[in-house]
Amino acid sequence: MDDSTDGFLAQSKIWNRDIEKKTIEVMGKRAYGFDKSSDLNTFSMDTPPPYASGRPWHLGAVAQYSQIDAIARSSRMFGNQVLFPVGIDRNGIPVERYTEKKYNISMRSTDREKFLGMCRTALDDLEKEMLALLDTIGYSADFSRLYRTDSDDYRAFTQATFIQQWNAKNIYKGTRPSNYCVGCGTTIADAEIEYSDLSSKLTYIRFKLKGSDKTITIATTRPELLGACAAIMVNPNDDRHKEMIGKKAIVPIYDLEVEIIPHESAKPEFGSGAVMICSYGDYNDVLLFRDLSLKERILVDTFGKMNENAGNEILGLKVKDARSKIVSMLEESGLVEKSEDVSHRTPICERSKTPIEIIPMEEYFLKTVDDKERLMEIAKNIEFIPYQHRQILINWINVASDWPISRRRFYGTEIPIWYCDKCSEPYVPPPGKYYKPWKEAPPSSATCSSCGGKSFRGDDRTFDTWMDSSVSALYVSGYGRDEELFKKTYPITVRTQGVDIIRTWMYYSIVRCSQLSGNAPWKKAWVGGMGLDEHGVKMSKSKGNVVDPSPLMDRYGVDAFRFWAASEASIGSNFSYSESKLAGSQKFLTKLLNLSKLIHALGKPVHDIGYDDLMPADKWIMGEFSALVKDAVSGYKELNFFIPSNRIRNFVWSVFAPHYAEMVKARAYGNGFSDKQKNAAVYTLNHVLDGVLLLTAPICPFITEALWSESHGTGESVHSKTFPALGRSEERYMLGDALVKFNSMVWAEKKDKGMSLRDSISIAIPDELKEMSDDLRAMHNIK
RNA sequence: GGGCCCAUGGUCUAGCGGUUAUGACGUUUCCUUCACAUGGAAAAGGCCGGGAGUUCGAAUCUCCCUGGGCCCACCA
Repeated sequence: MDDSTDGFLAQSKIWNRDIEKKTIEVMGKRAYGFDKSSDLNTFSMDTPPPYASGRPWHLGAVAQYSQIDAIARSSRMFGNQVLFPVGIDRNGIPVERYTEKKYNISMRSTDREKFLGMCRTALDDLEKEMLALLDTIGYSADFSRLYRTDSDDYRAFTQATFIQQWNAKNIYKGTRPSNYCVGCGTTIADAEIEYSDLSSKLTYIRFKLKGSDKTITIATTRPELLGACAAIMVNPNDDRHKEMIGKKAIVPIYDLEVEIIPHESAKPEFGSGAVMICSYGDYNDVLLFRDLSLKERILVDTFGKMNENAGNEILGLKVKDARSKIVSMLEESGLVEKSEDVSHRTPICERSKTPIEIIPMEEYFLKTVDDKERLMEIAKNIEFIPYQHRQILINWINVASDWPISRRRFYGTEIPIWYCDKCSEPYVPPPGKYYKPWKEAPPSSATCSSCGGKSFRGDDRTFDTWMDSSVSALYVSGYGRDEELFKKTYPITVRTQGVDIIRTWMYYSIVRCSQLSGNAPWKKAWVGGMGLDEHGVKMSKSKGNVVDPSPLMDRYGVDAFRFWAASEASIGSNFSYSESKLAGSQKFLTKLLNLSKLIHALGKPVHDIGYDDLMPADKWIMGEFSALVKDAVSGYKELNFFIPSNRIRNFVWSVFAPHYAEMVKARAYGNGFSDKQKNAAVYTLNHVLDGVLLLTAPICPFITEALWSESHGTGESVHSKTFPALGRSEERYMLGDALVKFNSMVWAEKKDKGMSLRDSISIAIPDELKEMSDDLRAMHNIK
């Protein structure tokens, strides 16, 4: 029987990346597919398809993926058939921006077809790196069914789900003031906006009152929108302006008459207490225009320049230039009362960091507001791990508005709509194929439902990239394509993701999947915390504090990294990167390696050992081990790796190695004990070690595989096993405290007397430990 | 303004009503044949942010305060 592992473990005293690589060489790689005809219980997962955006993949993300992998692995060890998909998200603005930067080109001045090709090349490179990294960390997903959100197949799926929702009237076309990013040249959703405190000037401008010498002073940060002013509001309780309510003011330069109206949202203490309402300076303006039925006048075009409504003086100027021009015009006329520097919380695009403009755009919207109650119900029925994070979703469901899904961009799934040349009625094709309306004709059967026309022009827009990823749960479970698989795997057992994309990926997934399938996409949602830098600050590219995990894994080993990720913080909490703790994890694995070497050196266990053949010390550790199994397994059941990782480390490092292994070493060597007694020790050591390896396998797949193969041969993998059953535990395991206390006492005594730990000593063994006397005498060399 | 989370030895962290508060890193001292010096052993170091309350009993529950972090809304 030569199934040894070439002894590659014996040569090493520490656990590191090199041995991990050797382990893969010796043991090979396992494939983890999903067998839909299996009788095992199904455990299905909906995992985040990582976005190929060109960033170095940051440590927090890799830590999260290693935990997601541990979920899959532990679930297999519970005896489930696990659907563990892997995909790469490749659509949308980030890759377009990456491509523009890489080739120093601009998307809109590049041929669309050519630009798409460049994006694809860039993506292929990025994808390679990401897959290599997933492979490095031992990600045990089904790579044979790797999906890409920009494949013809996936895009056809995205389009098919859109068409289904279109036919169900969940989607409508509407023109409404939208968040428009001048930098990206497209409408974006509320979820894509972030805020930044930018310095700005608050300009106080005098308006004349109609038919009077009096003036009213308004304060604004957007003087260039003067020509869009439709009303002035003042607080009804503001004595300074009370008598002006109902009067008309004249907008300077533009000579427009606007009414002065009372409104609670005008704060007397801010600025001059009088506000001009324009289309559209901010979101509040949008609400006021709607509530007061004001007539909008749009001054900014989609290039961020002033249009003809703004008047000849500033026509064609960029917003910022128009602003200074208007201010100087007003100054010349003596209408600027004063100007203050203010810090203004400005909405900006999360991709391009450009301040957004609010411009009415015709876009497609997916209805979510009408669905609020049902979404809330679903949110309440999904089990959140940890439960606190559900609140973030609920808060967002409450405030979210309908989702604008169309983007004026190139690299994304095309909106499958054509418009009748005659009457402009939209034509939506049947689902099932991948449509590219910007360059292809509609199906030959296409006929305008309104006028019977046969000639069409295609919509040239794409979808928001969340339209693709929001149906990942349906895609991986075979919705609409594989009924058998779908029945088995949907709703998905668990969605895994980070807390940072609850408003986007989680929210949109619930909206889309539930509207399409009629029920919640998942039973559980596992929400991991964010990776922070060593100072507890969120890692981000702009702050330059992103930690690259690859060199760390090379230095300390992947298993050390995975163990660190599992043991660093309880589920859902943010975790700070700490190199010293990573090093600490490596030390633990080194401990486990060396302990295992000792046990293997003592020989193979004799299998016909029964519980009654064990000596008291053996029964004691069996009891301790049983308690470990119980705790670790319950942690795995909760998908919380903090519990098993810490519990295992504590057991191995503080109980099993220093107390039990030290105590029975002499017996296991056979020094002064009978064969039967020796065998009991060898058996127990092996039994507990095997159990520890099984319990550690989901978190540290490499070291457990290597050590397992040392005693079981390379023919069988630890990753094909199930968790150990609860062992027998007698009251005896309560002796642990007494034992630890006694050992410490002996060690301290020897130290006090300047003795070596091996020197013999005369010391009384306490009554409660009398039954372990033989082992203790051998351990401490007690006379 | 609304919501969520956090505050425990030098640093990070466990703790979910009950005897001398967990562990890691760091620090000090001692110990190298026989698994491991990236090791072992011993030790120092905390009135569990402040205040009030509930309780026989609070790091743990409630309220207030202070100081952090995050999310949402609003900011002309």
